[in-house]
Amino acid sequence: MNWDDARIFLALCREQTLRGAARVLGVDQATVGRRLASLEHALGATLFLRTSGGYSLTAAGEVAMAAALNMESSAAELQRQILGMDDRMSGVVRVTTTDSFAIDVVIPAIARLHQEQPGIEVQLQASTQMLNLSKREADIAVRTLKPENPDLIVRRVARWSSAIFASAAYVQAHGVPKPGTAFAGHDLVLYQPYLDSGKEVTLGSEPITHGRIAMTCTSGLLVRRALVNGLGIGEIPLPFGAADGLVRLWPARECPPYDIWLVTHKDVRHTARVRVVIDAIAEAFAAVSG
Amino acid sequence: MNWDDARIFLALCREQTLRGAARVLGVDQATVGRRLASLEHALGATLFLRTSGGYSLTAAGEVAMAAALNMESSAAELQRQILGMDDRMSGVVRVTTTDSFAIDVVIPAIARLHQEQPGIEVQLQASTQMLNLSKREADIAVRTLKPENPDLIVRRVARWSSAIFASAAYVQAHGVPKPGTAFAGHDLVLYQPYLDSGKEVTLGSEPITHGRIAMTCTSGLLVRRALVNGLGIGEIPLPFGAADGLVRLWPARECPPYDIWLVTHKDVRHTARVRVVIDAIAEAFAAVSG
DNA sequence: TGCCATCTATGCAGATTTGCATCACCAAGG
DNA sequence: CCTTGGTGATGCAAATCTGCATAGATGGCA
Repeated sequence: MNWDDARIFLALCREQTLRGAARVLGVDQATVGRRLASLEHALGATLFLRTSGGYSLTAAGEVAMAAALNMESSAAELQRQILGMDDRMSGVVRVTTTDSFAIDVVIPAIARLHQEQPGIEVQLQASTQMLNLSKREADIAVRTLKPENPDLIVRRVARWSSAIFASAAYVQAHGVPKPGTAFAGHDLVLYQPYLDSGKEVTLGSEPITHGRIAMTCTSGLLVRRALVNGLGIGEIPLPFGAADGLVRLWPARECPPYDIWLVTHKDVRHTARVRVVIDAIAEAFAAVSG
Repeated sequence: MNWDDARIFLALCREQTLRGAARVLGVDQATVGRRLASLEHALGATLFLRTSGGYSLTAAGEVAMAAALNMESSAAELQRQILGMDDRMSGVVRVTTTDSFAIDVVIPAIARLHQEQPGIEVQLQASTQMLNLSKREADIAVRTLKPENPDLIVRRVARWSSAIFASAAYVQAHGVPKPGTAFAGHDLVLYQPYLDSGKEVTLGSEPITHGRIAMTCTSGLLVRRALVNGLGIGEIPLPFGAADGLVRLWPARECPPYDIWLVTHKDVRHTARVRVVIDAIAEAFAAVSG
């Protein structure tokens, strides 16, 4: 038995004619007739008498109508609850990003959002590994790499230049490295995945061949904290350098900018609570960038 | 919203995988996936998380499942009640029972009935698990446990004593165990669910502590065949012991009898073709018992 | 009676849905 | 390490369903 036939059956009960039911359902009268025939065949019973002046219920049809009304109220309840649940600004939204973005952008954004939408619970996962949005391991991801998957919706929330920074104490103690000397006599703080990538390693477009590697870090936040503590020179995005009170070296030199992407799965992007979290994060990036 | 999608959704809730649901529904796994997508689109909500190792319900999905279960029971009620109004002596009647009852009682009963009522098609399902009559997974059940559901009509068709039996060959080779020795030096055939029940295990009211368990079986028929093949001593109903040509041991000793119940749903009990199948089975039990 | 309005039934073409085949993925086991 | 058996996704052809057009039926009304 096809449950949807009960829906057609019920419309026909109310309208008494194929055309009337078809009009209510938004289908052709032929379809109503065929679906009814299919239901009657499946049940092995005649539900309507084809009288002149319309369809009228048989005894079996009246019994069926009572049960179909129950189905209808269950179906209506299903839709009502699901729709209500989605409209309500409550529930869990899972966000994954790097620790750096989490601390300086996402957390302030969520803090502000929480004032307006206290029902939304954000589960924030700062991780070096990329969680898989397609598998619903998270609802929203903030990344610096653009994913390829066509099911994922990507939106650029910022384009940040980076530059080399050091703490004021470091500069006072070691001075500013001379461009073109490949950091001879200087301590460097590097991002570990960058070293692992196999590409030629530079800081502020300068090779690092004569510098000492003081520390390598597996996340951007660790690099920033190392710089703040005076361990050496490192390359970080401009907004973070400013936020950390670091000294920008070689302000004239340009570094290639990189983009920050906000990624969601197409299935959840229209969910209201996901939507507002996305907007809050994007706003925060705009504020930090501007 | 297509009501029939709720039926697919419910199957997926129970099976956790597209393939499993597809198997139960008798359609392709691709269809299940697309119908789910259609339902989620219609509701504007994500009902399942696509995790590794299957589909698992979201919070919205759990709400939907509760309502879908209501739809299911209404749909089942509809079918049952319509079937209950059917007074034709033709059509399908589904019977579920154990393999033992099926072979020695139900099949002979149906064979006899078929002479008089060739229009009735019995679908006989021998199964260790109990099918759900309320969901109209079957029309008639023959069981040894009395169900509690007030919507089900139970009728006792037999009260059978059981006793311990062995084949003539076994008795010739091993002799008859001495009462009170807990089957020392004898091979035993046991019913697996009885072992699993946690109760103290006895055969013919005798503890089995000194016997060797030669085999455990998951159905009564398997126990009987094991006995016929001389594997050891086992407890089976008296009529089956006689039918299989086994030797009854300790004929003086009494075993507590157990009842056999014939169960139908109240909505279908008055259906003509269900009625005659019930009567045929009950008659067959009376014949075998008497 | 004749005409018209309204309804249902049905042939047919197009649209939709389905199943099949295949691919990619993952975990367990050898 | 590879194989194997399970999973879900997806392109494509076939089957099914739907809508349209039309024919036939029925009842109201002049």
